[in-house]
Amino acid sequence: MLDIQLLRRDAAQVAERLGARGFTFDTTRFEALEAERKTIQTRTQDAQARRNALSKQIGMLKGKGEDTTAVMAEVAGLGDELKALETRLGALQGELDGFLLGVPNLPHESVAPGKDETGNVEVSRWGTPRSFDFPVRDHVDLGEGLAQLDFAAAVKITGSRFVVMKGGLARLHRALVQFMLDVHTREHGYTEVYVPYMVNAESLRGTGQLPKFEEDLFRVPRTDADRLYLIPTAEVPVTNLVRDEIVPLDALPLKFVAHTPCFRSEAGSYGRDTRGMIRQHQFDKVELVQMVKPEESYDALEALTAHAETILQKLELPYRKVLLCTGDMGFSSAKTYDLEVWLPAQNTYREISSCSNFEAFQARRMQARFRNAQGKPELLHTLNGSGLAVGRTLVAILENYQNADGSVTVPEALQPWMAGCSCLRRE
RNA sequence: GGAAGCGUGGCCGAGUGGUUUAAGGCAGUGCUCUUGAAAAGCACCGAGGGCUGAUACCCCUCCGUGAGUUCGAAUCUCACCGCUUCCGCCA
Repeated sequence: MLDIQLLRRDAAQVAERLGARGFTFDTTRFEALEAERKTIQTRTQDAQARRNALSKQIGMLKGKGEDTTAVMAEVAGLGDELKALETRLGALQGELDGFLLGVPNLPHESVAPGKDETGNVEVSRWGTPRSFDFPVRDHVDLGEGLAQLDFAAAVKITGSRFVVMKGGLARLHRALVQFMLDVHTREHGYTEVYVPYMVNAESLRGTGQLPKFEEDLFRVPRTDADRLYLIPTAEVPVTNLVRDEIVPLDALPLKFVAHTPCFRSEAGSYGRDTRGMIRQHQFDKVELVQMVKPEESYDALEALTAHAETILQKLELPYRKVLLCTGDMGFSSAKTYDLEVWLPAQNTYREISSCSNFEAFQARRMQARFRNAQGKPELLHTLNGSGLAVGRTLVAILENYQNADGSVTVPEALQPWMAGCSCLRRE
């Protein structure tokens, strides 16, 4: 959510900056709502003050045993008026809230303007894509060739966009999780957390998935009133740890890492990446989350992105780092770097991590604050990034480490978690 | 799933319809005293919003959440949520 003070001061400038990310901010509607809110709120509060004063007077008179009929008559007409005003104010504030919850974050000044992913800017490349002296296979052929990846089984037991892994490949998947968690906790100072895989609507509103993107989520119906949702990313439960909290200054920065499955409906991506593990309804991810002081959040974004890069470097997977342009960023983000790993079979780089600074956008929705040096509550800045998407990392390893005979070499960095297995072969 | 009880500020805890502007204590902050510390004393000490040039004053809202009764609700009514204890079931 944007700072309403900023909108009141200069809605036109905000509208212009939002225009850069392809969002049309309805200045007229906002200003009309605000003007009415101001009038009604003033009138409501005046009426409340009058009622409070008169009621207090009745109490005092009764205490002294005096007659109250005159004051009672005066306050009599106030009840209906007040009720009408309060109802109207509530409706207006609800409307204004709904309006503001649908407005995306402002892009940071360092973000290049652009319409879509073609406007993104490559920042750096690491590693050199390997050249193969045999025909390159994709991860589906490799995994099925090893008899360790089974899409047909997943279709049978669940449906499309799920997968079953077996044997060494399943173990490699688990090894990746352990490896990533160990690197981030031991070398990067993150605290490991285990969190629920289902969350309530308030948590999703806090990080920005609701109310706008409900169709991307899997809903778990209970009663109508309190439905739960499967998490689309650990960002949701982990960031919401600080919702409605005031964190002491000396506890900052907070750095959490969590491994969870993620569930996405992929509505609107029919036909995209239908083959293989690239786009699944269920995938595992190791997520990095930070809550920091505002003045430190852009340094924190660089550091967090570097933490994710470390994983790719240790696995010796070639990748590039891309700064998303204004038109390609997520709803809540002020600045986002994507890390894209090299996939030989697709002969291209594919997203494997997305690292974002949300500034105070999520914190304002969550009322997530810290006590500043002056002792006053102040909104935190929140960040997160994948460190990394486990399924896609597995894909990258299969394709980059494949051998001519269809076997796959296990990257050296993972071998401590592989119980002596250094190569995946058909058993 | 059944039964009973309980949700008040960072924490403990008083308050069962009106001088409550939520008592008192603990913790915290500042000051006095002191060579220093401790102790003692004094003062300050919740959050959100409105208004405003203002982090000043003033006003509104908040006692788990939401509705209701009333001129007036922490207090009464209803629903929901959560916690505790007992029983049942269970990894």
